[in-house]
Amino acid sequence: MLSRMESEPVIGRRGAHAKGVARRQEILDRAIEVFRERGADGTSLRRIAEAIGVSHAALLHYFDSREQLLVAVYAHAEAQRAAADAARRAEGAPLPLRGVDSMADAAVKNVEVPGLVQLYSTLVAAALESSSEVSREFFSARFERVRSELTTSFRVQQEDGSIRDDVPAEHLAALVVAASDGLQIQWLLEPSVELEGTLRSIATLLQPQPGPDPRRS
Amino acid sequence: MLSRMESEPVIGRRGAHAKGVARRQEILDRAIEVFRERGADGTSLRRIAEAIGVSHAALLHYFDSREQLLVAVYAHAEAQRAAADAARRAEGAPLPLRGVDSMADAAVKNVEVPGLVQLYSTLVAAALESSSEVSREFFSARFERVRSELTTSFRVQQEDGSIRDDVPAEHLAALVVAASDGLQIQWLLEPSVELEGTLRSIATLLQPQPGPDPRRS
DNA sequence: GTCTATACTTTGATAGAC
DNA sequence: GTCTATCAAAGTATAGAC
Repeated sequence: MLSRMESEPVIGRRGAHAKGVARRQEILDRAIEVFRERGADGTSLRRIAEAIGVSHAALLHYFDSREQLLVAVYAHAEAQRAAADAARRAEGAPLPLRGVDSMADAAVKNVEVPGLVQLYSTLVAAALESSSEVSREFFSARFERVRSELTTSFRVQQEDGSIRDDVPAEHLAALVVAASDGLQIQWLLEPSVELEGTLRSIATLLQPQPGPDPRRS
Repeated sequence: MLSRMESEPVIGRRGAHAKGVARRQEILDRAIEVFRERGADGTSLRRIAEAIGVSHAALLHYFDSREQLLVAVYAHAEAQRAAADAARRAEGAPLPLRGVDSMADAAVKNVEVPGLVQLYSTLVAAALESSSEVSREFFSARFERVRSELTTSFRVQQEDGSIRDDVPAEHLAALVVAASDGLQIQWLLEPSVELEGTLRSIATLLQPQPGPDPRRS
């Protein structure tokens, strides 16, 4: 029941032998930098290995496949962000945002690092192919977790009357996740779309509604 | 100003020489079937060529690259759907849907052919990479066109009072596109999310609002 | 356990024959 | 216009050095 990150689930296989795990994390840290800088562009196993300073076979010693490495990189980047957020809050920073605002904030931060959004899109697309189990399992679980957290948050807000309750919380959760993902892509392709403004407009759409108008026929 | 499809823009290079164009369309028709059946799974140039009955080099005679072929396939599939819709309407079928309903309808039809959604996701992800100009140009233009059409539709509806007008039509358009794209992916990964119901919930969110409540403090 | 060297296979792409 | 041959790059797998 610790509020602390419960030691970030290891995506790869071997390890659990302290030393190996440490080296693994080191590789992930460096790989993340590669993606941050160059995006998912020329990120073959050999290029990543070269940037890290090892042979490509060495990477496969820690990860079963290129796909598994990529998923691990994304998961690691996400965990880093979560840890940073937690640390910031621990220092007395603003309270955890709820519902829509948390997504809007995360989205804005995401597009500052296009390489990671690129990686995310690539892996989600891969998850739809029957060949890539690793991606599918990771993103199925991730979507379910995020939707579930948002649903809970929305349900609470519906009960205390801070948002409308004439639309199921589950629908709102799925919609907000979809909108956030989709808008980040649209923004990367055409920065004239107002990412933050559009996401904040969702808050307006969610404002509490008056009961059904009795004057209506 | 014809309402008819203006001869579907040719994505490839050569052609314009009648004969070549015909063969081209033939290849695209067959390639679409491959994607409909097997999705974007094992769709290397050689596999597609094999399914069609030619060598992979033959495909590259009509398309500069694999990416260009894939974009052409997607564009062709979309044009086919648009043509079918137009034909259906010409037979006195229901009038063109507006705004949200048109997107919801399209989304539901899309997920019936997972292979095409897969192809779409793959190409959108590719469009984010600086290496693939073809995808980026196609999808940048596509997003802009769809957003623009939706914006116009929403603006009209705002003026005649059928939807709320306290959120910019541009925001609504971008949101609906994003929600539709994102939900299709979520549904493919977890069919328990209610694709159609969730998309229709957007209509509820867009219902006209009463003016600001004067009783409020 | 960690890593290099190396080889195998598939793939996108090009060149040249017919 | 289409095929065969060929290439370079990439993912993957294995053997063996340390």
